[in-house]
Amino acid sequence: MSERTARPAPARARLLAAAATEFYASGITATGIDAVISAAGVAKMSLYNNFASKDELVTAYLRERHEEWLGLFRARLHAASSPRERVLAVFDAYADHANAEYREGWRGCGLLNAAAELPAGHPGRAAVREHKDEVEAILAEHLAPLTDDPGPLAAHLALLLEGAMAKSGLEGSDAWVRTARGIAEGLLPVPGSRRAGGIRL
Amino acid sequence: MSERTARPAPARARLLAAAATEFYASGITATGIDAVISAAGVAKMSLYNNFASKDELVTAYLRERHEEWLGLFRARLHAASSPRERVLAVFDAYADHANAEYREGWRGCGLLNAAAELPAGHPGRAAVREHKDEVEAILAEHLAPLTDDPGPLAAHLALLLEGAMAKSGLEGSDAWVRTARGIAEGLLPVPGSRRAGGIRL
DNA sequence: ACCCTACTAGACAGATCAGTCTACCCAGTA
DNA sequence: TACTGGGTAGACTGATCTGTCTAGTAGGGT
Repeated sequence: MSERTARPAPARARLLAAAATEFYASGITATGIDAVISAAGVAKMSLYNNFASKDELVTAYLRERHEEWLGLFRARLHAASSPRERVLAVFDAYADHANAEYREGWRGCGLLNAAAELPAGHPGRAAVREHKDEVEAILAEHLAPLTDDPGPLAAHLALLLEGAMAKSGLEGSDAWVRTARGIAEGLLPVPGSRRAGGIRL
Repeated sequence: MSERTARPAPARARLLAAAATEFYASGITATGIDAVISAAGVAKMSLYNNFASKDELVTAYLRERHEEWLGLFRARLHAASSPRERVLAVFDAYADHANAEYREGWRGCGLLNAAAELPAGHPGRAAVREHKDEVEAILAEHLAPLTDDPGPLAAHLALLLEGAMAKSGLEGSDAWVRTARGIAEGLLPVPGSRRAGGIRL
């Protein structure tokens, strides 16, 4: 009955892989459907059998970028052994992201780039906002054991993080991510001291 | 002789104004030449008499965004009366920017958005990088009277600033810019104390 | 043997893209 | 008056865009 087998249909997977490469390297609007299907080595009808429109492919692309980052983060989280390291794992996941291989080099956070070119009401912008909210929630969660009031520090770290992604994307290197990580390290309360963090606001 | 008169040719100015509105609201790639000329109320040939190509219009658009921000900043700088206020004037200029009127609302820094959709080697990306470098230099310059080593603090503030622009653009409000300004205020050395700044790294 | 599903190649439609060209208009000025 | 320069409207080219359609193929399950 093909009950719960439903082979993942290689065409869909290849399309998503090609979309990841092409959309990221050239921008979503500037990348035509033909570029995606030819990079995927797939017929045009295979795209429209798997996705209702280019827009739906874009949505799937955005969802996949979120999952991809979560994967990087979980790996870093697994290797972390203290609350402090768990907070910094967020920065490390983004650094891993920046150091991955891209056809035209590192160009910043794919989700941020997508939001920047998507028109005002596009649902993709909401998806990107949700991703960023989740990252900030993760920061606050792992900050909780370190301070009574994680909110403001989480906001501070989130700003450093987004700033680092924007600037590192412009320059094509992970340098700003490492700088931000260093600053974040200095902002975190040291485990020994009891007073909740040395930072005001 | 029209020596140094050379009327600014209303068509060019209207094209730049229309480009500012349209490119910002819908993205550069997604905005066709026809949308720009019809918003400008100008004939297509007037565009190509003033600019060699769409790409050249884009370049002029980016240059204008830089000048526009400099104008906002200079106004804030003029009103500032202490080194501390001069540093914060950078944040205020960005807040003014976020609170201006836009056809589809605030969507973040126009230069950052442009860079995000421009392909890897495009000269516009370099122009955006130069703008950001200049902002960081301005931060360092006005930080100099406050600390012996402005570099690291300027980097910290620059990260907060870019993060605030990215996040506020996603959410369509100036809230994150105000948050970043508040954090920055807490990071600045207080004028009275002699030791250069209470922040490490 | 049969069918079903996923996939293929490629023609096609209709819109829109950047950019060119022609022909005309009108205000200022020599 | 006649010239000139910045401007106009709109037809046009050729490329490219998203999306549709048809006809056919290859492989697994029954």
